[in-house]
Amino acid sequence: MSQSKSKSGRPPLYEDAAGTIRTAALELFAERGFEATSIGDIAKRAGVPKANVLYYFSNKDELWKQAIDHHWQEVDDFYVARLANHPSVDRSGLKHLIETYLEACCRFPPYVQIMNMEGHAENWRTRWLAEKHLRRHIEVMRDYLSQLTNAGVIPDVDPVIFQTLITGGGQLLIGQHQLWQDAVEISPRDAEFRANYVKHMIELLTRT
Amino acid sequence: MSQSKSKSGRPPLYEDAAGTIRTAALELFAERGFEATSIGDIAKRAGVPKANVLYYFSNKDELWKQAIDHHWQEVDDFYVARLANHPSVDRSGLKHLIETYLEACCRFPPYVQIMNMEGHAENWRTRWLAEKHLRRHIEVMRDYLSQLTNAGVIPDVDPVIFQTLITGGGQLLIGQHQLWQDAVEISPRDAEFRANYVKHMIELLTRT
DNA sequence: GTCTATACCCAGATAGAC
DNA sequence: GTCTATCTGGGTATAGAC
Repeated sequence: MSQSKSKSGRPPLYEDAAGTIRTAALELFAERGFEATSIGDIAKRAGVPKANVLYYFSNKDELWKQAIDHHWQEVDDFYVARLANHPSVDRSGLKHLIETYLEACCRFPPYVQIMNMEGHAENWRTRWLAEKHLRRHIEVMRDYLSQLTNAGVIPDVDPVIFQTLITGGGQLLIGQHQLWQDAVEISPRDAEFRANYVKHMIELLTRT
Repeated sequence: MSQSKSKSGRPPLYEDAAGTIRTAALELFAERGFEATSIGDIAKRAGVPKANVLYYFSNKDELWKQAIDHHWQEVDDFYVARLANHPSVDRSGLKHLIETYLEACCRFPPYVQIMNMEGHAENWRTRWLAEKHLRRHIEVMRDYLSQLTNAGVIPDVDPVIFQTLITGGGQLLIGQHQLWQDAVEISPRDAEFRANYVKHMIELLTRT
């Protein structure tokens, strides 16, 4: 897995070659999609020869999975840590949840982009993503929204509706930011736009 | 463009070969993305030899554009016709708008899938889609939402917020239906689910 | 209009020198 | 661990027979 402890006396030529390759791969997979990204492109962006990519990762599928795993772990760390900081079941907790989700989408664009690109097709990547990562994320948010409903903070409707509103808006803004910017010149990734978005969203969801 | 009037005496072997190819291309572009779809795959699905695809469409880029153009025209016909049937500026008009949008996403999955796959990248397809088609769609809905705001049907917040909620939810449900189904076994394309979704959405947006 | 054959390029993956 | 060269398959696009 790691090349940091070389068995020979020579030090490695690259600092964390596997990590550099994995990062380059993630960016390209997210920008262009799995099929449109070649191992050669990844090697070029990482600054290593093509063969080294397949030295560290046995094949392209494996590289995809490891790149996703690592990135989802980063999202988890951010998301869970932020939510744990503010677990109150009230209006400010909801605000915090929405802000945190949007912030996560913004900080980790591949999180959204990959789901957008893979989410509608029936293939091994979609199945793998759903079972290994998405299910957990959905359940965490759903449980919290149920608590909010029980506490009377939000109306008593199926939590999946709320979830769709919260995640759908964020994913649209981030996942299609280029399209919307080209079309009507709004900047969904802009912090001011986002703050305004959250403010109005809370007002809509918590009015009684 | 059309091969129906052959200059030779022989009748054409295929009924509307260009249309069949265009339809096959649209489906595959929407399912797999532009790069992952080969001309050979398109030819196979359309049931014609590979070379015929490039006889009717000068190259792959051109085929993509014509497939998108034709499909967006179909969406337009459905969407505009439905909205024109019920132009009232009140709560029932809003319900009709949301229902119509969701119904359109459901009937024309490529509409959503293509935007999801192309929406975040900076390339000729995204620019072309934004300028030629999306801008118009956004403006139509935005104008109507402004009217609803002026009439006091919905709260006075930036129309783009509402638009994001309405289109974001629909696009998430349709664009990532496979992922969500694999993860938590919901069926966003199911009519019952959709009716429930619209009902709660209206309640949330129009409460005062 | 239809179709086979093919030119030409680039992909993923491997072999083996260093 | 690193890297060049290469194998093999599949891609877009074209030529030209029918």
